[in-house]
Amino acid sequence: MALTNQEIADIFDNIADMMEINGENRFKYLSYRRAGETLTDLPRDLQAYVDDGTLTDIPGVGKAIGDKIKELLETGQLQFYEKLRAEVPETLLEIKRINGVGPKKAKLFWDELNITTLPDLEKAAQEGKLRNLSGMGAKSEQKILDGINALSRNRGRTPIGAAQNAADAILNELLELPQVEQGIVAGSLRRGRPTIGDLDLLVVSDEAAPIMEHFVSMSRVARILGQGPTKSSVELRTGLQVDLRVLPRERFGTALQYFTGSQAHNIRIREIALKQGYSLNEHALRPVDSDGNMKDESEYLYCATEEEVYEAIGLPWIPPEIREDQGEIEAAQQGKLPHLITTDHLIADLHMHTTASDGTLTIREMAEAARERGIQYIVITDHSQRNIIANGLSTERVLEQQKEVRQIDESYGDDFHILHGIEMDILEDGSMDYPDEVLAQLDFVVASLHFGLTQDRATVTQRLINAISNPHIDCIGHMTGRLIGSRPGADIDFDAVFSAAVEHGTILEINANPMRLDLDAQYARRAIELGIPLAINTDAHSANQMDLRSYGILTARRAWAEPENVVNTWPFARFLDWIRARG
DNA sequence: GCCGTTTTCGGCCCGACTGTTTTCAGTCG
Repeated sequence: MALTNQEIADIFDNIADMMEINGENRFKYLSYRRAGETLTDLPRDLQAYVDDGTLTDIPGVGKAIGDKIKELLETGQLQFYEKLRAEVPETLLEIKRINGVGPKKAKLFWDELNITTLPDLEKAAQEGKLRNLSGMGAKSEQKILDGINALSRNRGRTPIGAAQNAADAILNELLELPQVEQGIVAGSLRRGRPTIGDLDLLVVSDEAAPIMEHFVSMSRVARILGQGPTKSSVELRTGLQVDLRVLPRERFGTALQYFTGSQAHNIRIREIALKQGYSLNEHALRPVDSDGNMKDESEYLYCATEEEVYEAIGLPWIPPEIREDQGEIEAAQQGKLPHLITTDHLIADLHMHTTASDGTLTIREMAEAARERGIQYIVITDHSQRNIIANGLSTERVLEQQKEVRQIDESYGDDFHILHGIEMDILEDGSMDYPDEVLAQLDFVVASLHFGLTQDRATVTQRLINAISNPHIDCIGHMTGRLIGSRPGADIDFDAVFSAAVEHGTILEINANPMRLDLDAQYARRAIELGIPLAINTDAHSANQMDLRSYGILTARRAWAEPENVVNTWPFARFLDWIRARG
């Protein structure tokens, strides 16, 4: 069984941590960490790059790391890594994950007290053995105990929907303070990543102290991690970490650019700034002379908007969703940034449920909810018969439902359109849940995996290809079936599935539900490059869930999607032509 | 270890906060 990209990325991340603890050259271990991050976001299996001879075209992958990837793919092991593991106990990496403990402290505990595991460290802290080490004290010791406690509370990254709700609640509370002019979300939430490590909030104000005081004493705060004049960090009772920065209006542009990241994007941006004679930080662009000396403060360039920051270094504004150093900077330099899709472009929703299966509203109620949101046409797609728990429709019921859809559709005249479809299960044995003669009578068929998600890669991939090859099936819904934070998606050969989609012209869905966001951006971007049409669908089971389409838009924007790439932007007549042409 | 419209060698972003220090190292993002 070949190692996955993520498994190899994790190995490189461990290598970086171990080298850092070993005190090795900073730029060396940063290279491994950078490579790990890049591999996580790749749209294809690493083996495919090896086969193409394009492995070292991946940014951050040179000869040394490329050879290590090949060794891992061929043998499942890496000599270099095994040697490191023999030197540095792997359990030290767990200790390094404690907030406030870095490589130096981990090494200190190991060297001085022979501590290599979390329980040993906790015991030593409780017995007061850490405070006597150099650079340590009673406070640091207590911080470590708190940090170990927090480790058991925190369960990794937070899904974007929950993070957004938490951010909204905190910002609304802060906005009630008289000193707060404006509050905005930055960080990976602003970039639309499907999961968020911690919240970065930015507030505009000339008077930071009372804001910081209120922030750290909110009732939802479990622990204060730091509190300063411009930056404070807290841990919420939910385990989520929130960082707040307060800056004056005239620095808002540099601050927002800086705190939005990504780190990789910002490093590139600051390198470009340096070449243009500026040192860029969150406060200003500061002119630097050729000897590297900072000029007088009177010559600092302050930016109230992000546009001014990018303009000052000769670039157009880059949308946050694509700030990942994955080609956006080169595109900006060449004037080739994509014109990303926005929520306003969405005039259709091609996947939703009603009371006929497991939705909460009737066909007409769903239609009204869509109309209120500016949607011009929808497809009703309840579950098919296999999905018994969701009250899936038998072939008789689905044909019966069609009559009702037609009736309601006619009542709207040309104002609004309702098509009739189904979200049909792709069965475990690779067959379809309805016979072709039933599918042929439906306007639009979304085919999805709900069962057998843990089957082996070849089997799941073949099921998807079977669906894509069926001429009555128009769209693949939430392809991997993942539920963020609770269920990994099916193991799929994306290259093979994409090839089939190209051949048959099948639409691939970006499911907008924030627990799904499936296809994820890296795959959606690959699909766009291959010319595969995408759909952004809410899969709504209620009216409120239609508002979740903004998350689908974020994901599509992360995939560099322009309106033309997404069928939900097409006028109704064009969409109708398209489904008729498919027969 | 990676990378190249100033480089195949010599660079590699930048600051806030904490706790321990008597001016700074460690950690974080």
